[in-house]
Amino acid sequence: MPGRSVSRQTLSRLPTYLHFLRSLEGEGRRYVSATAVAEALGLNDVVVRKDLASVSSSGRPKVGYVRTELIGELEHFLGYDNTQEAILVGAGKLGKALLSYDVFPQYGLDILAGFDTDPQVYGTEVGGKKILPMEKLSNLCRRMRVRIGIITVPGEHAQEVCDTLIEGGILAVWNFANVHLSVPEGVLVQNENMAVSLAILSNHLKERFSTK
Amino acid sequence: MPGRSVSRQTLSRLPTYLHFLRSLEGEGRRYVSATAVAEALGLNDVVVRKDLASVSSSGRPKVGYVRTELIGELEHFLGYDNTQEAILVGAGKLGKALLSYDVFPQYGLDILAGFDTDPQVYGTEVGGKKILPMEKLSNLCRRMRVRIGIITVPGEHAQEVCDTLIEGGILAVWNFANVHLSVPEGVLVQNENMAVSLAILSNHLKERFSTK
DNA sequence: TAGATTGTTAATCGATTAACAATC
DNA sequence: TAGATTGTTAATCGATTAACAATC
Repeated sequence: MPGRSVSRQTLSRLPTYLHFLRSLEGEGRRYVSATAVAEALGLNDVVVRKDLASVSSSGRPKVGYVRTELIGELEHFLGYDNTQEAILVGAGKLGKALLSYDVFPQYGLDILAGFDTDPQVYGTEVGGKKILPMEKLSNLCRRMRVRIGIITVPGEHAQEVCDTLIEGGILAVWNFANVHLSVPEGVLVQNENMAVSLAILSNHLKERFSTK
Repeated sequence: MPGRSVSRQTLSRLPTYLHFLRSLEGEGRRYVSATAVAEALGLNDVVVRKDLASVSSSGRPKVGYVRTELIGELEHFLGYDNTQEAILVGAGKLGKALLSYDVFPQYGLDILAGFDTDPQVYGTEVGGKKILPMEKLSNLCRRMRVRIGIITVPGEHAQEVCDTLIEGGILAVWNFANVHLSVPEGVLVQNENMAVSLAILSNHLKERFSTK
């Protein structure tokens, strides 16, 4: 049954499965089992089996899944065949890097334009995308029915930018600023918080050295 | 008791608390309660109280925590006062953006140098950091006792780079490539996987539109 | 003292893992 | 048929939430 709900944990493993299945290209094997995927990725096989079952029902006992078919089902589930438009706010270094990150289209993401407050950068292009003044944001969002907003401004302006995005009808925010954003019910904030990753890395090292 | 173990979930919330506490600067209030923090960040207050208790024991009933004291304890726990050296491999767009990301020092991370396979970029500087040939990696790691390796190479080379890093004595890998990395026991891989974030964003939009 | 807040102990919830039946 | 694999049902584990006692 399509549209069924999938846990965040499962969701975060799916792209990894997809990538692994694609990497098997050229090995000439038609079938692949959940067990094999689990083994390769260092995961429990029941987890993988459950995850795959939530995306596909083409698995057959003793055989496994037809590799290409499963790839298709994962791509479809992840929306790679249904491109979503996005806009990006904050054309600093990180923003520019994301604007010219050429693999997003493969993941079903199309950044239409960048926005900034610095008149110096208005009209310039980064990665083939125009940088526009903030004033044009709301209008463009509504006209193009953009659903995803990417925030790459300094932390102190992130909430303000977020509010503007939501005013423009944005329903999902990809937040690269290291701040908590308050949003109305129904809007998703996905934080790409480097401070969090650093905390986990640093804690690992601390533990490593305190225990041995 | 210092050095006690903290869950990954708790760990990921700590930087957010710290950031919020700092943002209270200038409000002139000496004390802050877990309840207030929870309210501001949209979290359950018991979660916050437990998290803070794992980092500090200076909380006092009826009063809460001395704001500046708690900030200090969080900074210390997160290792912001104990800089870790790191090296980065892959001086593409993302790699360069990270090399010149000037807030890392505040988070206790110091990127010593970048590495790449392209002779064109050897010797150039990005964000004040030299780009060196891969051959020099192992040696530099060992000599400087570098513990953190940052991978910003294309997926197909990530595992290979990871192996080289580990050979150089790296204990924690910050992986920006969208691939699974196999590492020996005791080495941590922290994935900054954009494909995962995109999957979560896209799924949210899908659910939004199927339910209403 | 009364009330706010901390911190702890027990209950709930959700995800992972284990055991097992179904099937090609 | 036997064995590998799927998918389901039950058990375990860990994190969150709820209830409550301690305290300033």
